[in-house]
Amino acid sequence: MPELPEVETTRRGIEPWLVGRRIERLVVREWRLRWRVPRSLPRRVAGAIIRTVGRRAKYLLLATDAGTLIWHLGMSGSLRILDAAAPALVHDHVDLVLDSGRCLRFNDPRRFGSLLYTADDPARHRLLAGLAPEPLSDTFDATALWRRARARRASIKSLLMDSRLVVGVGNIYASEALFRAGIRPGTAAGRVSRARMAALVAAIRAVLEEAITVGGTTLRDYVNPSGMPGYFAQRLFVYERAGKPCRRCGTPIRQYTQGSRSTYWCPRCQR
DNA sequence: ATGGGCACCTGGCTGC
DNA sequence: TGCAGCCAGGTGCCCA
Repeated sequence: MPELPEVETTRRGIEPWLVGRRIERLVVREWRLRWRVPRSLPRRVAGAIIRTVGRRAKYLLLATDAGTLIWHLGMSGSLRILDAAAPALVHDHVDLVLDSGRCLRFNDPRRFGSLLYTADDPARHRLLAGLAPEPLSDTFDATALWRRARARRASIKSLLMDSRLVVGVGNIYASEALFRAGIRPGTAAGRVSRARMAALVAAIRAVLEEAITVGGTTLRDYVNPSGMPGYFAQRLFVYERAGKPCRRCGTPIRQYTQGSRSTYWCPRCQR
């Protein structure tokens, strides 16, 4: 489910409820997530104060006095702030109970999410160490991406989904950014000119920022920490619009599948 | 090294 | 109404 805008919306939503709070306890009802939740985690973080709520790519980083929680929402995960006494419903796998009487509750039907821990610098964690720069920072640079893409035969769309080259962009925003940049998703990455790569980098930034401002994209089940959907679905140009007229030129939007992933594009606006 | 495909899971929808 | 089949926002890993 969540791509960078949804994770960032979640981060902003939970941050004011967490920073400075003490963790009363961590309740794990289901340990079998993408990776097994470490058995020692409840014991390690109990009593710790939460200092910052950060994000790296699609990972949320809850830094405490006792190490950092690394939380990923997977495809169907969401985090909400609730009264700690609220009864747990199906797929409510984890509660981080705070000294305020609230809790941060993790719900994830498909269990592709994960909750991990590190006592060290999270940037050096094996899942984070090899990630590309943050797309909304100055370190995300078109020239560097163009150089790395030059020798690649894979499609530009699959490159956007490769976290060693670009992070934060998933299946929705890959199609949307390519539409905005006017690039066909099947184009070999190595054949995208430097100028067009610059346009693509700008499009990625723009689409992610725009989505964040409206709380992300809710297609099926994403909700923010208050339980509300995001409104970017109304602004999608191509995603899940196969056969519908392009919002820019009226040509029917096309769709193709690669490895069970759908890609959407406009045959007229994208060359 | 690169590219492509699979696996991990549940639930919702479609069509027979 | 029931059920099989397909699809879904991520991503690490395996294999050619």
